[in-house]
Amino acid sequence: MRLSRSLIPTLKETPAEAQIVSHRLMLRAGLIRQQSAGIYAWLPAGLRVLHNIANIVREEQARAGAQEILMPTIQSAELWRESGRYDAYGPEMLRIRDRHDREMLYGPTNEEMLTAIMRDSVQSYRDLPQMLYQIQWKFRDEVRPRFGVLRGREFFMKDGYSFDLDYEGAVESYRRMMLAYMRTFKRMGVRAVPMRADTGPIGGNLSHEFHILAPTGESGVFYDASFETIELGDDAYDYENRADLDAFFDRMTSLYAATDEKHDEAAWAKVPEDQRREGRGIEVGQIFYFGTKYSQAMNFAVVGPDGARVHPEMGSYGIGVSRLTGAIIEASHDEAGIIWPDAIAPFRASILNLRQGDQVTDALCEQIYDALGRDALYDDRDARAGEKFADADLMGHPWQIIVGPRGAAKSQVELKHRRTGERAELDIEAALAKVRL
RNA sequence: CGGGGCGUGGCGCAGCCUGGUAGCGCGCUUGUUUUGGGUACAAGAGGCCCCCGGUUCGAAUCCGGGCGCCCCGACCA
Repeated sequence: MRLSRSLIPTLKETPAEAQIVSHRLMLRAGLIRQQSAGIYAWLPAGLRVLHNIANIVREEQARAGAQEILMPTIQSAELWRESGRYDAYGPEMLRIRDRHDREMLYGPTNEEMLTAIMRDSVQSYRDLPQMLYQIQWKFRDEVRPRFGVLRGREFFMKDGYSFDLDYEGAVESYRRMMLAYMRTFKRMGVRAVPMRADTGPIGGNLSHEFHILAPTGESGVFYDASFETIELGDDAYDYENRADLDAFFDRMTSLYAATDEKHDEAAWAKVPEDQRREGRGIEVGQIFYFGTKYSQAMNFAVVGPDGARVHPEMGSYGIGVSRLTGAIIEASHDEAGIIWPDAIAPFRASILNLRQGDQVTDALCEQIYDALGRDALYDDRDARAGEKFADADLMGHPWQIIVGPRGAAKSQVELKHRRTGERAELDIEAALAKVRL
């Protein structure tokens, strides 16, 4: 993309409403613009990030055997009355009425809807297990939205649901998702730690929240220092091998990790003192087993092998896709701007033409831009070098290909790695080879 | 939802207390200049001063009501 023809409105100064670093940087780098409290428009570069994250989620969900669907954002109140949640949910649910005065709502989650779909479509135990997910906008009317996309009212989320014939199957689905989540976050270039979470009335140990460790996190977290170094999404584990799933689950849950809500002083005391870490975390995912809560309330049953009707065991699995963009920035930035992990950067490289209008540098930049195509953002603005450097650092693409008249005369460019700050004078082929890696 | 703050060109802010129909920096446009880390000079464009009502000869400024946004706390399937 040519920057001169793109809507990537970077800002030199920070809008007053943005307090925390990810919010400031997302506004300044031209990724988003606020439309209402907790509601944001995603501009071209921001949308690329959102898509990149969503696509990693998709690929890992597919690997784990989940099927993608897309359900509506607007739901009927009737559905929620069936489960009893219409009244239980409270003012966080955005309730609306259509022209016929029918009660509707903007979905904060989709357990009811998918359970209803399953009820209409699945009659036999032979059709289970099923694992389905969608990536869709949700709305929760937070009392106090804040921190930009980290705590918005409208948010983009992957929500997945499992349906199994029995508890054993549900546990397997749960472990499968935990593995998928660890792989998903690993691919995004962040460390997310699974932490014991509240299971409510269900009990057991089948709810985990996934937290990215960052000083600005909303939750206080306690964890074993091993989480800072161990392999979190190991490819060696096989989804189709139950023993692998169990081994992985044991590995992830045998080390202590809990949010302050679930912190257990007795268990904490057993962690070797020099291994204890206290910090803050940003919740970017949660997995949850809730048994037959919805299948019973909504009368979803299948006929089992013995002819008896069985309410499927369910679980749900969320990943905050829009929240992840902010969370990743919280975990990966410096004074100059964002430092995108490779896998989710809006562009692989910025091409900085330091002498726009100079035949030699222009030609060299065009050549590089042709070679990289969609992966590159070509800063072809008629602007000062300093401005281009500052914007490139702010936008945080992994590589900067700096083309100035000095090097261009020798067909050389300077390649800067955003994360490490390393610079090298290279010929074009060598630079392209590094960028494409 | 309790407590606090703010709303003035695209962004950051001053002006408000002590009414006399707007100002600064950045950005933007044009020209010159500069040319590897947000250059300098000059000339410009751009404002329903959040909205409605009241007081007054006169309201960005005072008074009343409303709306919006932010911060602390509580809240956060």
